[in-house]
Amino acid sequence: MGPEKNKVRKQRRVAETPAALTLADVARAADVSEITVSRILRNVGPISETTRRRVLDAVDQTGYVRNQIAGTLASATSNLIGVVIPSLSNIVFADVLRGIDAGLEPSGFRPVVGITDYKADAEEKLVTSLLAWKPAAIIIVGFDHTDITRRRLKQSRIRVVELMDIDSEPIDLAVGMSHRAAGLATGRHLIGRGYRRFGYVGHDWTTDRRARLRWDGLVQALEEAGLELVDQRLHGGPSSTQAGREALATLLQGAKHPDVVVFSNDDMAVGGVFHCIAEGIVLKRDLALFGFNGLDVGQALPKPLSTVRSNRFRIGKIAVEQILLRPERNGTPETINTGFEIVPGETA
Amino acid sequence: MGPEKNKVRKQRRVAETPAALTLADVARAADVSEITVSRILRNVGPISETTRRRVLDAVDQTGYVRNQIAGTLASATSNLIGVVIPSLSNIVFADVLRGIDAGLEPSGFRPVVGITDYKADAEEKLVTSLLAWKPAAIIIVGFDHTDITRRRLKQSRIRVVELMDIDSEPIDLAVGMSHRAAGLATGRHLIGRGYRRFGYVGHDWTTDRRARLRWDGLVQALEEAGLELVDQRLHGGPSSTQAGREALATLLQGAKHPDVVVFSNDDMAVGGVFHCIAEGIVLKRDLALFGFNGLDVGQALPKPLSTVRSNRFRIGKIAVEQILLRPERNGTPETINTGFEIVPGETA
DNA sequence: TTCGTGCATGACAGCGCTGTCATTATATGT
DNA sequence: ACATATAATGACAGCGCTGTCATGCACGAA
Repeated sequence: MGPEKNKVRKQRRVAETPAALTLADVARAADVSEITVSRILRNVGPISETTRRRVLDAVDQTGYVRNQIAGTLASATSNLIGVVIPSLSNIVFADVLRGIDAGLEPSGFRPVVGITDYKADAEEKLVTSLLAWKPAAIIIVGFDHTDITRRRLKQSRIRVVELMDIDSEPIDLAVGMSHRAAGLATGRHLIGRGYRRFGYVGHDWTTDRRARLRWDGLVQALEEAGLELVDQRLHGGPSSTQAGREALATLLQGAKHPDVVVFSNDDMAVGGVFHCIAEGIVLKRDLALFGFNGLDVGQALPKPLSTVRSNRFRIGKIAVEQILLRPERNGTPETINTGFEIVPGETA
Repeated sequence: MGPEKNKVRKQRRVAETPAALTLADVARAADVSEITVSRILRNVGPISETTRRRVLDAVDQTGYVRNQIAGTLASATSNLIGVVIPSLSNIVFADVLRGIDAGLEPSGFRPVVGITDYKADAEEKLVTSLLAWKPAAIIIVGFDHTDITRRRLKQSRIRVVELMDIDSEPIDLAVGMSHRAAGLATGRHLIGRGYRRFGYVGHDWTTDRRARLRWDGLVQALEEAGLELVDQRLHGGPSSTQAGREALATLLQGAKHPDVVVFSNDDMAVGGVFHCIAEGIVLKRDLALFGFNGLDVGQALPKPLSTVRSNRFRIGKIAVEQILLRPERNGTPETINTGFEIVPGETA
């Protein structure tokens, strides 16, 4: 007969529809205790092959689906990862999210995402609401948090990974590249290729601190060579192909005649390329263009865009791998540099 | 003195670090019962203004963060939404996810996402693992599910929204557009503009059923006019700008000389535009190109791409709004058509 | 005064699972 | 044969919250 459960369910709160399946139902069906089913589903403890099979059959037949909510509460260890990104309009963050998902894939962890739209107060609310799900870790883009956000993250005692950027001190772990160094490398590379009259076309710095850091690096490289930007245009909104196109057009209307224009990123630079094509400006001969990110679209252009490859996918993946490797926070903040590469291309 | 709690914590399982804050801690600090704090944080029931303020102060001072896991378990109503998409490499799905997030924004719900990589078995595992979080609803792209996936979703009794496509019978709710109709409209539009020699450049149909549906519609339009495709090329992998560029190149090497080429989507079409620019083929005069999706990059091209606008963002947003509007599944499957618009552009 | 009536608050049990500590059967060494 | 280790299973309480029902109290009508 087996161990008959006499722990009868104490009358349901509501007279529900078919009453969701629980571990107890499976246990009854397989004639074992709940805990045995639980252990089998989690692959812990010693279980005989016969009961394992019997229980798994029962699971299949009943169509039982684990309740991670209850499991997480009982074990105080969650399989959720909070992910905070500024936007999804920019493929860059979609790439990061891809990397995160790819890294998570074999682990059974799931990302819970939130989008801040580049707003610090939205980020603050988001972080709070994500922490309420007791995630195993929080992955967040950048270092630009409000004090409250930073305090909450610090106090949470879970792992916190700040992505993309490594030019500041992280709360726990930073994974990314130095944007200042990328700007510097860009400048030196282009100076080495003989360019002297540098123009710059960018987008809103207040929301994209990393673009600003690259600009800093670029300007520093120019200074090293006794040069300075001959002209620049800053588009007030987020980066886009259209904005890049228009901004280059106005830049070229000026009297400064740059021989190379560095863009805040590839989206903007591709717009610049389109402008040149439309105006019959021959790239590299008449004007050189340089981007940042190494997006596919830039590499598929008639002439592949000269740019810097930022390894977004890898950044997301490594962030996750680090979390899985060391699920506990470890006192001292750490930084992982995923580097970047100059992509010579044919536009500069 | 207030109601002293004598329900002393029954010795913690482990001698933990600072012991996470609970409702009880806040309750003690504010000298009220746990349930009162709970009610205040959830904005339910009548609460006097004085206690509300006192409790909220206590929350601030202690830095208490709600435990949604426990709350969800106790109330059996979750604030999570499962989201299943095939890919994030394609901006199209990022747009959908943006729409979902935007629709969720005011509600406190959070999306838990999973990426299938266009694999049905990955989708099956994902759906199971998402259901384990007892989400309020599942949003999933397309109708191509395994039988098991479909059964699980049906049995879950939560709301299930299938996105993008409305050319099949949904499990619960479908939000999207008819891709067959879009193909048909494309064909009729181009025939109306005088084109007769149609070429087609596409990508892998086995993973993208919607592209196939558009092709069907296009061919049907041609049949109506007594025409047929003069030539086509199918790239074996996922759509990409590079693939579109290469596929158009080989198509044009053939002897069929189309006067218009319809692409499976904008990514592919943009590649086609790049090929034409590189080869000095004047768009529309020498060859017309037509895409699908209405991506920004296509509209920023030297000549804006002729295409069809699919309202991805809106699809995601409406899906969420429907869920919030009617959180309970309602027997009969339903379909919401978000439509599409021909974007004339300058390439066809 | 007495009795509703509505507001504000609290006690209590239980959501479905898992950590911990038994308990029982089976194998091993001497 | 006996003690001892090991494998397999189970009982029980509790994770932190919320639904339900009860209670205390002020206030106006009768």
